[in-house]
Amino acid sequence: MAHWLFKSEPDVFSWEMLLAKGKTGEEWSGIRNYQARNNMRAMKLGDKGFFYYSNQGKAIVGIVEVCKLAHRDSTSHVDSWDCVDIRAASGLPKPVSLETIKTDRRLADMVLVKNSRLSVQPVTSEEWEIVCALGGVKA
DNA sequence: GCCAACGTTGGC
DNA sequence: GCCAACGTTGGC
Repeated sequence: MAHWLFKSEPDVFSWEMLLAKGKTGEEWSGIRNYQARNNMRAMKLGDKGFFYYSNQGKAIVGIVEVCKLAHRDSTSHVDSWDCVDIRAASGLPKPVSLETIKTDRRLADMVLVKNSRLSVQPVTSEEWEIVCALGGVKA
């Protein structure tokens, strides 16, 4: 199973809002970046991802699950933009801050550190396990 | 609020 | 196809 990271600004779309969407989840629309889109196209049902707060919060606060494969982004007027749907899987007992990630040498190669602007990122299984451990959940 | 990093656009 | 100009993102 592949692992991912989804960024969201908490005042735009928060973890609580995703939780409120329940099992149906949320269409992760509005992504207008080819790399991010290609990452979503590569996702499989059941793939897990981190839910990261950018700008405000700057921490991984939860774990999400891909619940619908990539499809046409309903908010796009052109057919070049696709997105998946995601739903909340579990919250992190201990949110893992960007500061923590940056100071952990094992996480120095995370895309979040190397290319912080990419809004949908791949996460290696090693990174996944380390962050899960830091966050107080089983990988 | 600033600015570095990155992606996109458009003129040539 | 190159690259300067511009816009956006996101950490600080």
